[in-house]
Amino acid sequence: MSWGAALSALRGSTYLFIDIETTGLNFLSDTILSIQVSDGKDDQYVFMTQDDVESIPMLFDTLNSSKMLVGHNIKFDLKFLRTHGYHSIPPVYDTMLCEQILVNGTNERAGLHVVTKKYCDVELDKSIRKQFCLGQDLTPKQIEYGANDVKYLESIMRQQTAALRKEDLLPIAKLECQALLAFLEIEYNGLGVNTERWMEMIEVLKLETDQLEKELNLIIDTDPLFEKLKSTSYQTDLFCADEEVSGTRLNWNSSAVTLKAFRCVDPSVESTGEQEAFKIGRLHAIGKILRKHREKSKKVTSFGVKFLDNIYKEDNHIHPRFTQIKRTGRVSCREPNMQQIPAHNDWRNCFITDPGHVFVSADYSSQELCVIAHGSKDPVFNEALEKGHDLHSVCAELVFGAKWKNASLEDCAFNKNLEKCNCPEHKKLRTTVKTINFGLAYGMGPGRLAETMDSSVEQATALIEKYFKAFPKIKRFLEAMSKQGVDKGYIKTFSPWRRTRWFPDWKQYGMDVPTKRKIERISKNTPIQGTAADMTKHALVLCNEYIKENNIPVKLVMTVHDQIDTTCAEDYAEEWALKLTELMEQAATHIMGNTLLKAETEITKQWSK
DNA sequence: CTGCGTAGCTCG
DNA sequence: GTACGAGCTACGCAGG
Repeated sequence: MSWGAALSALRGSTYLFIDIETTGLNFLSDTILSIQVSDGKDDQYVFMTQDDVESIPMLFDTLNSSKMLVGHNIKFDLKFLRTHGYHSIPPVYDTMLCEQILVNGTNERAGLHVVTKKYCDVELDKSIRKQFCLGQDLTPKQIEYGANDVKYLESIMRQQTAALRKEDLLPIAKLECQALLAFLEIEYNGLGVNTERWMEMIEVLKLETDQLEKELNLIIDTDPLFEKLKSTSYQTDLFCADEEVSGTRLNWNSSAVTLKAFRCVDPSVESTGEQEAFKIGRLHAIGKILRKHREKSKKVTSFGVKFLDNIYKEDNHIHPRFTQIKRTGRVSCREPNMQQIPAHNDWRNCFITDPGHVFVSADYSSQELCVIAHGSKDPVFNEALEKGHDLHSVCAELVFGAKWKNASLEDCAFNKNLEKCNCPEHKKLRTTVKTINFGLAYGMGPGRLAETMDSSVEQATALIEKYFKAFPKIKRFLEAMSKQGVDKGYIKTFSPWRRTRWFPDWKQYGMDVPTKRKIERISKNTPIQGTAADMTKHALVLCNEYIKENNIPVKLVMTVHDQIDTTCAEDYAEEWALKLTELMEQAATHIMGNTLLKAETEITKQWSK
């Protein structure tokens, strides 16, 4: 059958079901071997493209003639099609995302094999690998396999939407399918890297770690406390100078080595984490130096030369891949994980725009605390947000009462207009309350609070009691969430999105205490973290649609939980900054029903904190 | 040599 | 058992 005949058979179908086979995962350098399309009725069409990639655009009109494109992880296929010029995309339905929404938190998987078995009771042939080579014709078996990948999508979609409707999950499913197109943009656009600046930073850090390593080894050699760890056998490398071969050279990245060293200072030490290192640091210089060494060497390794391997040589950009739905509804990101780049601008500034463009970046201020305020309806939280007061300070005043009052200095900004002030004692109390404010979203207990505050468990218990006495509504809210989770076996984010997270270890009766406590903590945290994630995704959808509809010189390039980063032509930046702020706040209002959550937007030359 | 779990670190 | 959600690295062990 000719392409033309196949395309006219597909044209005008309400839904088109699509899948592609490629030679690999790199959408810039790998080749599309075939494109499979079905109208969801009886026939599947396999377009052989490997020797004829110039013909790929012939499909675009037909794809656009449908009301909706359907695929399993369709972002992958769309990214490849986009390298061939496919820009204007109709709404999409992704069977993988929708399955993830349905089974979120359970141990069920959402792969194509699994859902085909689940909904159609068909075992897709696994023996034919989806690894294909360029220049090699697809075998009839492989063509059949490809066709099968779209054959069952219609049935899967129909059954999924019925289940989504029944479970009140259609709104979040629609949101995720729209957000998919925003993540497609982010992945496709990528981000430029200033490799020279990056390398310079690594070089400096490398020198610093080497120096600290020498200091550590010198301590082992000179302090009798560490006699046991000294190298006994001398290396006999004739090509090295004596002083280089004779000293102890331990691997300070090894936790086993570190533990041995720590035990020379304090035999009761059990682990080598930051807490322990800090305690050792009070007894011996080795702890302090090791902490510095870790800080630097972590950055050399994780964010070192290997990081630059992520740069695509085709366009000198990184193109991180997003996993759109994690358990709370947050997204994650890898190769590289841009969400864990050190917050310091020394690092962030290494990410750059095209010439003539700037970053326009916006983040929500105290997004999760606002979600707590919304969920609990706490009057103090809401009033502080409404009037723009410093929330942590307001909380600290209430929790500490007289202790706060007596700590006021003359020019206290808090006493004047309830702003964050510089009184040393106020600062300390504020930090303590800030720990609780963030910690309560995680279901923090007195043990952990005591640890982070370096106080006794009794003091921490008393403080938490005081806190919840001051904020009874927050106490009630968190307790209601944990009760729901324990009673029902799942928890939901707030209206209107109402994403579900199931607890795989849940049992109605007879759960052991640790499991129950864990479910309680997750039940407190997921509505907060997840609602924030829903909001940011909604904002991304609004941005993406606005950019497309108005054809403005703006690109989505990154998102980090409560933050959206775009690049923009310089002369349009001011206008776009206002619009971006507005769209983010619109997404917040959609959930909260008020305008208390603000977005802060900045225009910068490089990516910034 | 490869795969996998753990510890420790980064971010929000 | 004692704070939520992620990903990346080196280490160290298991198995071919």
